[in-house]
Amino acid sequence: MRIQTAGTPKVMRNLNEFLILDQIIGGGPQSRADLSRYTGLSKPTVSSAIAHLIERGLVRETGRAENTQGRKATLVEFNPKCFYTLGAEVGGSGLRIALADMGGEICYYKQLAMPEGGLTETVCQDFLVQSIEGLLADSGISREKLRAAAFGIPGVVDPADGSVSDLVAPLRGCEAVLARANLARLIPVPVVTENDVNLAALAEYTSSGMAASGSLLYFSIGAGTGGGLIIHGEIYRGLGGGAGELANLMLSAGRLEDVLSTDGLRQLANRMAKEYTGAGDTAHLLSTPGGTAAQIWDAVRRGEPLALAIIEAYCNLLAEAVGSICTVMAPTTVVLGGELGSHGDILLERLESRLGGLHRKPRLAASSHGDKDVVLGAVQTAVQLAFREMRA
Amino acid sequence: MRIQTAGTPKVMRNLNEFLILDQIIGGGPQSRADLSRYTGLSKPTVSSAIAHLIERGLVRETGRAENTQGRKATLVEFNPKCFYTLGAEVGGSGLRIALADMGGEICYYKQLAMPEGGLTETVCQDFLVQSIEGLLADSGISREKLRAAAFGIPGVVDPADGSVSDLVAPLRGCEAVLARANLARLIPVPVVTENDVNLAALAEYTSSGMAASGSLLYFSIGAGTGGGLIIHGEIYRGLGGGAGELANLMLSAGRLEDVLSTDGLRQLANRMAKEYTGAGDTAHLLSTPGGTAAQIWDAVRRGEPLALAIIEAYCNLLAEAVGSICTVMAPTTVVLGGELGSHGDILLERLESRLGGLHRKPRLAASSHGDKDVVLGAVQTAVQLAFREMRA
DNA sequence: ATATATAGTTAATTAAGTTTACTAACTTAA
DNA sequence: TTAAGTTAGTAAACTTAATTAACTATATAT
Repeated sequence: MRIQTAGTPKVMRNLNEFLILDQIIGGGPQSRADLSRYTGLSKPTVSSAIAHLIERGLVRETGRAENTQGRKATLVEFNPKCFYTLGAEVGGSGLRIALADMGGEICYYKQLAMPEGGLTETVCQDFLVQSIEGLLADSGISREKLRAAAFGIPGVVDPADGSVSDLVAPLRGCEAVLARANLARLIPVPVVTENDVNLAALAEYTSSGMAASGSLLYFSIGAGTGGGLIIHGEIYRGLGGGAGELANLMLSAGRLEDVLSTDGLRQLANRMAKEYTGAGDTAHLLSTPGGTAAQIWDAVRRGEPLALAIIEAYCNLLAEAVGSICTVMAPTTVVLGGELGSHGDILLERLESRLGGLHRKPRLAASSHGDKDVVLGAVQTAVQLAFREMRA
Repeated sequence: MRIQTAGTPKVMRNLNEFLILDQIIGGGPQSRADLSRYTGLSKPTVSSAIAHLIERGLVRETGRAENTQGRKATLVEFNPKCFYTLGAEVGGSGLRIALADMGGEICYYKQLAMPEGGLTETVCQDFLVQSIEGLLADSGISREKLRAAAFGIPGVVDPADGSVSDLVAPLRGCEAVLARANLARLIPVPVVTENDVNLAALAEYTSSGMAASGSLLYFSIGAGTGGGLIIHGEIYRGLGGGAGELANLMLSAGRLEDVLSTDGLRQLANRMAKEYTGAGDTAHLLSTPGGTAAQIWDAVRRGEPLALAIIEAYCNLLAEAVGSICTVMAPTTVVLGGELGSHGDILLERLESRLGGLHRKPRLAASSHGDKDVVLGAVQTAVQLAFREMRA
């Protein structure tokens, strides 16, 4: 148990209140007597703390226990609706925003396309503000009840000051709008900005329910590639936010992002289709450079030989990448996200079998929340922030 | 400020005492008035805490300040000799043990060759016990003053229970002896066991004085290769202790350990010497398989062309390895250790120039403590452990 | 009905903080 | 030399929030 602040009686009282609150949140509805046993605090102290927590609205009585003997206990439970938080994903093509309660449950959610045409600073800012205002109005949640916000940003975020750089192309120029300082001015509650893939990784880490000693790599592959790392239970960013920026990793077939992105898959498909001498209708797999790689996955599910061969080749490359990363990092879990995450049914077992040679084989999984990963991570971060503000 | 335990008055008092102690350790000799200002605690509270710390022997008065005005302050300072700790490196060929004070300063140090012949369990255990007994006797430090011990082990250590596996060849069979539970029975103080390279990484991390947000990779290359990672200020072990086990990383020229170990360097030298058509006395570089690679470094320092060419080729491989690792991990600092660390004068600038293409270029350094890295890391870990025990 | 067990409150005590006011000791300058 | 001003450290009174012990309230079992 470390401390940074001086321990005054008031601080101690606050500490004990949150010790009790944590126990209630973690252990569900409990009686005062239970809480006294679990925390080691005396019954009067627990009662007094509960009274204050009820007064603050964080906790409420919720019926009685069915004991075998003795007086029935009054149970108290966490009131997740005491406050709300905002979690958002500012994507290159779309905005997702969610209002969640303090239990992390999303109460109101909206997905919006970004404004067409040139995304200037003012357009971007106005769009953000109006979207958030709109969601708040729809939900009927009062401003005072909103306590924190977190934004997932497709770019590099400086953890020190929340400033933003290296945004994806469609958002370029909006760095100043998405900086933490600016967002906090607009909303105005405590705000964090964080790289989108890092938030996705956090969401998967939490929902996996793994121990704090475990680590997780979120490997996002779509139009581009990215990685998010959770180590010691928190986001590991690395020098200049570069941890998990896997795009530049060299594989035997070339640069990771060139080889494994949807564009890389398309090129691989084109090459293999040209070499393919067997019969059958394979022309539709030769998608044009501007097209998508979606047909390949459909073809695999239909069992077409060429598509299967392409995917086998692709998985060789994917396994090489994951293998290298695991040799360096040894994550407990690797989660596939982005475009790829949605094809876990095809990829996971192929990848699994190819990683047999690895000394420490991680648990493999596909993203369990799909394209909502980032928003969920943002919500979770916002909830954490709101709690931290209350504790302080 | 988090808390796991209930906040009783006694706990609060202890917390405040250690808050003050930390400030004294971090800030050097200070007056009670200074401490009151820095910690935010009132002067009477500080005075009372200091009285208790002096009574416990952790702190002592140390003269008076030279103020410009007013009454001269009595300074108090940390007394590092209040307790002692043991740090050890159990190597394949030798044992290093150190007795250090609570300031981490090594007071007594001994380096011993492991017993010749078959290293059975009993031989290993007796040797350990006698070595430690001997050092304690030499130092004249009483058993009661010894408060913790840490052992660096060349193998995989399970952080959960401190058990040991995959020991290097010479120590194989001594797993049970080096397990934490057994060592704690022998000494008997709180004991930690930890992988040796991880401890070396910790030693470098601490002595570099970097911020907690920084991360460090200790890249040890000798007869074998190993890596230690410090992330969020603590050792990151990864799944099954596999983080930083770089040996199996595939480079363009083959498996990392095969290519970069002293043996790999020797093979590279042999290959290049055979191809070498130039004149000059190069025969001595063709060392026999049982020899060492040491001649190459000497030859480089003498400026011999073949040796220089070999090192250039070797650095290409080294840069490929470090580059891959940095792309995944983005450590703030990379430290070269083991055999290689001692040739930083030759390697560092060559490596530096080859990493120019890297997006996030880490600080490069050679091990600053050489072959004492592990013992220093062990001492530091033991000191931390001793403090943790006192706080609890 | 009575005994026993459990939940939660009240009252007295204790620990450790704070503030306020003091004494002690030192420097500067009339 | 003496008075004024400044800083260090202590003493006393007060405040907060913990504890224990005793009590009340409410349940089940015999």
